Amino acid sequence: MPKHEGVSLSVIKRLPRYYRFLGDLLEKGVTRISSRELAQLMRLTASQIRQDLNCFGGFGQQGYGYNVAALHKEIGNILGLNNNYTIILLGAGNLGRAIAKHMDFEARGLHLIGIFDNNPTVVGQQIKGLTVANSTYLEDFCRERKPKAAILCIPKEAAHETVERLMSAGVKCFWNFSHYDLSLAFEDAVVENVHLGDSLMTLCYQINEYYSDGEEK
Amino acid sequence: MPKHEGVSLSVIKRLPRYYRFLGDLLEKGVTRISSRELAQLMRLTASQIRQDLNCFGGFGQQGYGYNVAALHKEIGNILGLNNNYTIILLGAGNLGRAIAKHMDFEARGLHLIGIFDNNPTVVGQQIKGLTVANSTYLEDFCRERKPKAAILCIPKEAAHETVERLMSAGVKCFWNFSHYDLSLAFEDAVVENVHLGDSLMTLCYQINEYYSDGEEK
DNA sequence: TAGATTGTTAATCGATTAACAATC
DNA sequence: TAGATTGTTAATCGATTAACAATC
Repeated sequence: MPKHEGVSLSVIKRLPRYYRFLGDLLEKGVTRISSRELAQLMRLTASQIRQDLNCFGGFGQQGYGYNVAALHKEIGNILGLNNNYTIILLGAGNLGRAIAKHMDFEARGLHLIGIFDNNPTVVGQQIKGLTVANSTYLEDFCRERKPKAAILCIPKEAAHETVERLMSAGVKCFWNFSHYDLSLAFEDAVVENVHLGDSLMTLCYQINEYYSDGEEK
Repeated sequence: MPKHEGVSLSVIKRLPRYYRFLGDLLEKGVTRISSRELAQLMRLTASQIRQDLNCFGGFGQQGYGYNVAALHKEIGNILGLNNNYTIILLGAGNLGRAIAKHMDFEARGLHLIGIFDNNPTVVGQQIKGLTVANSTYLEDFCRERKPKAAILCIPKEAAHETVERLMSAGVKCFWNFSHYDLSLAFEDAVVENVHLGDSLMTLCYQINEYYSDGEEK
């Protein structure tokens, strides 16, 4: 049903933020908002908001603005948050466990149905109501449950082989926390990267800029 | 010393990835590489690589290319990875604990020196050799140790007040995991956001696109 | 020297912003 | 109706790519 082929990733990446702000407004009981007001709130231009939204259709009304509840719901639909796609977690180390426990998957259109690890001391543990399974059962599980996506919280070294196994088991979408650019080797994979190491280095650069600016003035 | 005022954030955000790839090449024993070869490896254009690097100076040599070790080191310097800026963690819940244990701060120019939480059952716990302190001691700690940055692994509701306290205690740089756009309220703050919820929704959108494309063909 | 590859300028492309007619 | 605000087209801006002279 959704067909937004021509929409650029820069627009898509802004949608969750719109969704977040509209959700907040909704909680505060705001029923209508103009692009100008929303722009002021989010520190964007009104032009950009209207341009972004009109990639998906005209959700506003001239002279009135946008209905907050309706727009919130529309963006949720565009993002596909109502689909509850099944997802599995690979790697139940510190990060994997935290992601499993911390994230509200259901609110973001996903449903965690399996956790895998190859460390025997971790296998068998209960996390979020799921028993960590040995990675050897990955193929069996995928055949049976057909998960739509996988979270990669595994070390860089294990990433390539794991993705290879997942791809041939029919899992093509990845939330990738491993420091490995999997889209290079797997062209047809759908990848959303969270490279925490890269992000931390970017922070370091910014700290560096902040403190050396002072020195020079 | 570093003064890269005019360099756009799009360039900066690519530096950690260059650093990562050059590190890998270094490990493999590769000593020289041309922009064309590196571009092929990273799936970029050679033009972009040369353009990016020349924002900071001419690190290459005509007819030869780039020395891998030298370039790796240069980028590390630009990112400021040798500075080991002190950083503290706010919030020792699932995510905070995982970040503390999982990240190699030292390799990315940072040094974790304190962890704070206001949950009494968490205070006193040992994480990565640090004892979780009660948040009430935040100001005292900052006065004494002057941390340069803070990691925010706290709930959205607590974010505003916590940042206010940190800012007046002299901490201006943030690695923000909370679903709160702190740069809106604090204009002079330096912020690197990791909005996992937004990222997950973007993944959901992409899964949605991937599976509905199939339907339509 | 000849070949290769950089550094850098110019051309292209895409994304953001401004403007305004359409319309509620 | 008049005022407000959208949807959309046109103008601007920035980032990416191409081209090529400089040079190792």
